[in-house]
Amino acid sequence: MPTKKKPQVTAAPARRRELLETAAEVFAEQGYNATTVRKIADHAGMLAGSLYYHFDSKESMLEEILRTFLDELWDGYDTVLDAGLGPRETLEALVTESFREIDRHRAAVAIYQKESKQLVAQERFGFLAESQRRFEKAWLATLERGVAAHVFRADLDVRLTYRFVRDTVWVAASWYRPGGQHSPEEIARQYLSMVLDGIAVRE
Amino acid sequence: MPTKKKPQVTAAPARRRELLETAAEVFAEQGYNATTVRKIADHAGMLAGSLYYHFDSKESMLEEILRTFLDELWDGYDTVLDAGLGPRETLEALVTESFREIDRHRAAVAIYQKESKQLVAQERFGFLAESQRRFEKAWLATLERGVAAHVFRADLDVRLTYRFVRDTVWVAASWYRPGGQHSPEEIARQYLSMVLDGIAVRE
DNA sequence: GTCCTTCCCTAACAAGTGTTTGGTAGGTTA
DNA sequence: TAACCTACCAAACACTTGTTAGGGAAGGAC
Repeated sequence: MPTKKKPQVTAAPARRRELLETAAEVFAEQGYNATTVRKIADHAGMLAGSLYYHFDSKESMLEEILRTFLDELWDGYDTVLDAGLGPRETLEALVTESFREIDRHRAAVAIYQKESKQLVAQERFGFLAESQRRFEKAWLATLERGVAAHVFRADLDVRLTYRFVRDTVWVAASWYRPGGQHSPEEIARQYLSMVLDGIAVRE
Repeated sequence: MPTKKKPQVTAAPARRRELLETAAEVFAEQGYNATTVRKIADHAGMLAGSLYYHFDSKESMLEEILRTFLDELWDGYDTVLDAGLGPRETLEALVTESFREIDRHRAAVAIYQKESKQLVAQERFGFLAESQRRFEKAWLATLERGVAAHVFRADLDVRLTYRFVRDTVWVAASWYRPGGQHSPEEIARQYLSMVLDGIAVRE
């Protein structure tokens, strides 16, 4: 007889999703290391040991949360990147898409922001490093394309500009609350206005 | 006989500073919760228990690190704010000063960025909340002064602009490495150029 | 009815946590 | 020489941590 079939390997059932969502919420709020499995179980209305019927470790919960988020993120990004837009339109679309992802995966983004730096060292989370490389590549290519086409300034350090744009977008997850007065698209519009045209008055 | 005099209450001796610096380094790299006192002791070349000759808890190390950083930060900020500069010059000076602080207190800034959100809830770290209020007040006042003087755009949400400027500056601590190819002043110059004038080419 | 699966509980485990206590080598002071 | 202080070590403490093993209630399948 083969080893007992565990629910972990099957396609994610509904209960599993619920638990991952509450876990992501607690991870985002308290930090991964400060979050005990007992706290997660509390929020889910069950006991710590019961979580291990659905998942085989605390770390695997974290992995699945981040994997799910990154998969959906790249779905959106690839659609934009394959659309054949100009550099400026690509940048606008990427930023807007990013704010939509923050809206949809607020908790996962917050976790990613806080923990990814320490996680990439582990081979289990190697997919984070790969995602970061693709991310940087896509952004740098867009920026360089824009500089070549004379739509982005040529006097700026491209790598610095990349970090600037990347950070300004994603740190928004630390204060963004879904259902607030600004929609993701509205925030994206204002952010793009600042990034592209600056906050100073033109003469 | 009174209680035994402990070195914690006296003015900080040299050894104490060294230990706080290594502790800050480890906190910044691994995160506060993931950092054990044994790891700190390892980096300092001593045993875990020996740390308690200098400090009375792990938390008090964290508190002193953040207090020292914020004290020096506000020294610099107050100098700028009391100089009677115009809004644009004030913004430029604040940003430049911020990058200098990142250069000087890289570890403390990284810790602050990662942990402050969870720490402000504890009354022990109430000074963080007070600092944040002063920070927001100073920045909002500068921005509003600039809008009134027609040097900053009036069509932007001031609160959003504040978060934008604040975040873009401080997240730099996550990738900045002292002794790199860019000085703090050079980074500040390029950041200010992007924030004030945008990255798009003007027509 | 009986069997089986799903989902959770009870109770414990070993490892790691921050912290304390008592001791001690080496230098300084009297 | 004797007393004392500084800065550390050695060994343990109580507690929390992630995780596991066995059991059991509910409900559908046969």
